[in-house]
Amino acid sequence: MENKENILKVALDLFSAKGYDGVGIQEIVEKAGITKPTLYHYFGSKRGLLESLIEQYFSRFYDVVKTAAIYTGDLPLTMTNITRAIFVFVSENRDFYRMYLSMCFSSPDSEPYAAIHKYNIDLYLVLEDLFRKASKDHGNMRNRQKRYAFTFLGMINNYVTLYLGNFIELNDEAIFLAVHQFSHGIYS
Amino acid sequence: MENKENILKVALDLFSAKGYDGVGIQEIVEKAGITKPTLYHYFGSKRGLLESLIEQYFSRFYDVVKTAAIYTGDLPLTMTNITRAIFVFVSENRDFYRMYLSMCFSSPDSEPYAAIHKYNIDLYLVLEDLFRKASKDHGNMRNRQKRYAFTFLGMINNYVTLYLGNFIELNDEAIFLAVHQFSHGIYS
DNA sequence: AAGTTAGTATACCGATCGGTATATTACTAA
DNA sequence: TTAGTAATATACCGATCGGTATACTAACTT
Repeated sequence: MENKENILKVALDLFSAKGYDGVGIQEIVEKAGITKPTLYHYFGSKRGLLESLIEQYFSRFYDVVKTAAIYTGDLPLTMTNITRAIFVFVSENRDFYRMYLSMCFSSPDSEPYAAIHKYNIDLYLVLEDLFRKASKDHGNMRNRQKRYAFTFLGMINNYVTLYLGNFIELNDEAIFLAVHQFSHGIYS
Repeated sequence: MENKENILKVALDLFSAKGYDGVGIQEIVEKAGITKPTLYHYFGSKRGLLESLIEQYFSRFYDVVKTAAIYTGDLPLTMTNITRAIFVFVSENRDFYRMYLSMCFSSPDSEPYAAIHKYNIDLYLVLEDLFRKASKDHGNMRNRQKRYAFTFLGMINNYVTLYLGNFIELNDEAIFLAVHQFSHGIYS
């Protein structure tokens, strides 16, 4: 099983640096010190390798967000918790999150976009659900859950992108800014 | 010259839909109804074709932003003008902006990222310059021009992405939200 | 001990990749 | 009229693409 994990590690490395389409199977197996049939034994195809990568990391990311998104009646607090949880996850999984962001923004007919899309839907459902519940306490939010979920994550990803470019740190100030900027957009 | 423009049109179509790496030269020339040597006569290489595409559209985008970013002492007004100008440009160049966004978020060692990077630097300089000038009137903004330029454009692109997914329209409400959300992040 | 299975390598597949050598046509400049 | 140039096509290049047929080995199962 050591080979399998090594392939995943090398693939994440290369995909995040050069993009899915920019990396060949040959390059992956060479860097992993194995041969093609070994890779195909574990993952079946290049697409299968990508899906395994996503499954491995995104399931944890999803759990992290879902756990932080439990609504207890205090929406700003919940949003702060989500933002902090995502920032921690990003800090611990820089390469994956870089690849994830590039996949989210990749072309709609490309393999990477198709691979990440269904996972994203689940993620957005968690946030939409949060805003739906909160809308019972904030009447002016109704029927805007989808837009809120999207712009909230977008705000977070703005700061994450700055972090990935080494322009800022993901500290409490960044959490505060992301949450309050977004809040201003919903409450007014 | 009709062929050259047709190649650019077809290439933008395919690149924006399937990504630069996901489109072959053969596919472009077939869809354009020509052959390879014609394409290579005009653009020299696949990369050259991409650069021509960027040059053609980005120079107009840059002008649009630069014109709107002239600072007259009223920062909220200037930001509103920039946001409106970008929204208009996006409405008129959906495919290009889709491709542009995907290039901005593509992997750092990929060709698309390298191709768009130097243009982005110029664009950000325009915004940094605006915030630098405005900081004389708002003391607490000093030395944060880079972060402001980035998060301001990020905010705009959040709404643009919602628009490209047909979730919202780029109307005055969207302009108001983008500007005021961002302002709340700077002034507080 | 015999059969089965997982894991791995060598060597190969057809298809497609970006790119080009050569030739031809059509127009332009002298 | 002639020389040169821009624009195009046919046919091809070596390299790389994702993927596999075959065989071997080692371990586990019965």
